[in-house]
Amino acid sequence: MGEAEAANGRPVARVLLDSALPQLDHLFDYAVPGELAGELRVGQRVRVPFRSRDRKSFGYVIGFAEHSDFGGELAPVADIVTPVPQLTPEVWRLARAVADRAGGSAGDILRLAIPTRQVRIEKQHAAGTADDPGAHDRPYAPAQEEARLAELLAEGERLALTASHGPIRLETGEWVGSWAEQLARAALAVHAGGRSAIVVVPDYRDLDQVRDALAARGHAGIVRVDSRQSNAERYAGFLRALDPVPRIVLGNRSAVYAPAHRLGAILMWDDGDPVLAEPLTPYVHARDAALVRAEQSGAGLLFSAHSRSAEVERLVMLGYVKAQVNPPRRTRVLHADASVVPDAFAGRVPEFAARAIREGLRHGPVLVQVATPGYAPVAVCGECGDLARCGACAGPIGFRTAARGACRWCGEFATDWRCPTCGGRHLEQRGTGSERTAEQFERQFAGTRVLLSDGEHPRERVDARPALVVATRGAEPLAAGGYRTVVLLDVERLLGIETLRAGEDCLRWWENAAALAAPDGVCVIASGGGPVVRAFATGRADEWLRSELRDRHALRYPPSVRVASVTGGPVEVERALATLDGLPGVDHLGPAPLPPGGRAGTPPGLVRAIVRFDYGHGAEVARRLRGALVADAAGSSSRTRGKQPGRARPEALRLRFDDRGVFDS
DNA sequence: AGCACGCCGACT
DNA sequence: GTCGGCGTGCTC
Repeated sequence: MGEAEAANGRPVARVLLDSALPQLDHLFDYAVPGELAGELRVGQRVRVPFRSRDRKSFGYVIGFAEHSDFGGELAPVADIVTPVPQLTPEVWRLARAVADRAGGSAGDILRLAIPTRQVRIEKQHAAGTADDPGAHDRPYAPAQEEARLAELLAEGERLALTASHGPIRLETGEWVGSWAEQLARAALAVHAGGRSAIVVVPDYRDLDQVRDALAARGHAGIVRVDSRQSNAERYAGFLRALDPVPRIVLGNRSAVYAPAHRLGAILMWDDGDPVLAEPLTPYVHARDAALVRAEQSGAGLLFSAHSRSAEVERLVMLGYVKAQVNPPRRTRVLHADASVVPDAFAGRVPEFAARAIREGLRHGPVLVQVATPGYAPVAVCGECGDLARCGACAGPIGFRTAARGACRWCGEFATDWRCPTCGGRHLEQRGTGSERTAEQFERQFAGTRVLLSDGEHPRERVDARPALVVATRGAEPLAAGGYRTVVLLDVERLLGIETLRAGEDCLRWWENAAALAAPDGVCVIASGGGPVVRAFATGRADEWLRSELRDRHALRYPPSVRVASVTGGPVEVERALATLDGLPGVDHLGPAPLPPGGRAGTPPGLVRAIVRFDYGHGAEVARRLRGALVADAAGSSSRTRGKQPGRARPEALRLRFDDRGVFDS
């Protein structure tokens, strides 16, 4: 840390202030006072006077200069908060570029990148008494193939890898997905080459698997970035990442912003998982941040997944990312055509799937993936068993009270319902949630151990003994040795989710579940068919994705174009859109009224426009919309005055770039 | 966000 | 003339 650039006699310090105000998102010049001249360094957190002599604000020193362009007299830097230069030049450049690309403030990115300081932890670290598990790491000797991969990555290669299915047993006896072992080896090989590696995974269950795989190879000296950590743990890890030593950083979406000495590669697992989309402003997806960082730092990039995201496929088609050529090992998939099996849905599962379950249960655990947790009673036609749909909006009909069916989407009661398929008039209740399914299985497969795992009560692992594991998509436990059988239910329902990415999401859910099967296990998908199901069953998901991308390209849907939603009062939105006039490759949908109420209690009268633009114009679109936002925010204080304080001005402009959900109903 | 500056209407 | 209303813009 001693290498951070010092003031070196230069009298001006350039500081980025901590502020949520967009109009303050630029550097402010301060005088370097004589008494701090010897200590002040780039990256340090400082306290500076702001707005008046005695009001202080925090910020980071971004650089030094001989003179300032500011007309007035410079106020002096008041204090150095910590001697540790927390903000490395590399992370600063990243934060600035990522914020600019997303129409946001660099400070918002830095909040994700830098944990709050803990004096105790800092003292321990400085004294060298901090716990450093890396001290006991065994040197790793990468296999030839791994060394070659690490070399390519360190040279800046960008790769898309389809990971093999199946779990793998570590030397420690622990089971992890083969993908985790593969990713761990790649990280270790990069590290063995004297470079840092950042491994980004969606959630803590993934993190645990990679951590176990690294530890089994003798590497426990990782830096973890994990939502389960206390702030002290997080800061201790942060300081270790800051050390001038190559590290392996392993963490969730904010790990892409971790400092790293000689960054060799960013490795990302399952970038299609929505958890990698940052929910805080400026809502930058970890994949996009990784792409920017790799480009800036010259580091390599590896996207690994069981099912490729549309975004990565687009980059592969452009030749920006290179796809792995050798086909990965894949679980055998049986498409059980539910539509040709008479009375297929008499029980919860079609009869042949029930047979596969019974067969699997003779040797080990069986996984059943369902769409929703709990009971989720839905209405079906009493005559033909078809899913009942609302007459008004075609939404699914649920039962809020046991007797009366009502639409889940619009609330319309299902009186005088008539089945469009067979003309039946009688609604029947059927439970499809995980708990309800588990109850049914306890009866249908009497004497079998039935285990539940869903978002609220996730189970990370199950043993190799026979058990029927009912899990919601994404919450499937890892089974020791793998599942004998993986059954995918509710296929039509999942495909019917009205999002632009339904097909892509389904492939990801199914592929990730199929990957949990034993090498000689089997995956059964119970469905009437359709292109997505066929693509999955035949292992041609990439082909399907390419045709999907071609369709989206024709319609100007993301990711073939970028999008930004512009929300606010009608006047504000119109003003923002006007700044885009004359830009080629840019159009917009709307503005359309935003439905009032909703999640955050949206007040009435607000509108939203969706701006679509080619990637090449992204920087200019972001710059102009950001300009409109700054102008709106700057004028807002006067307009707000007189109104009740506390509540933010609802008609204020809000920008959101690359939102996955803008085209969903 | 807050606070200063400045440009028009009512006042000692 | 000058006090003070609030709209406008800046904060190193």
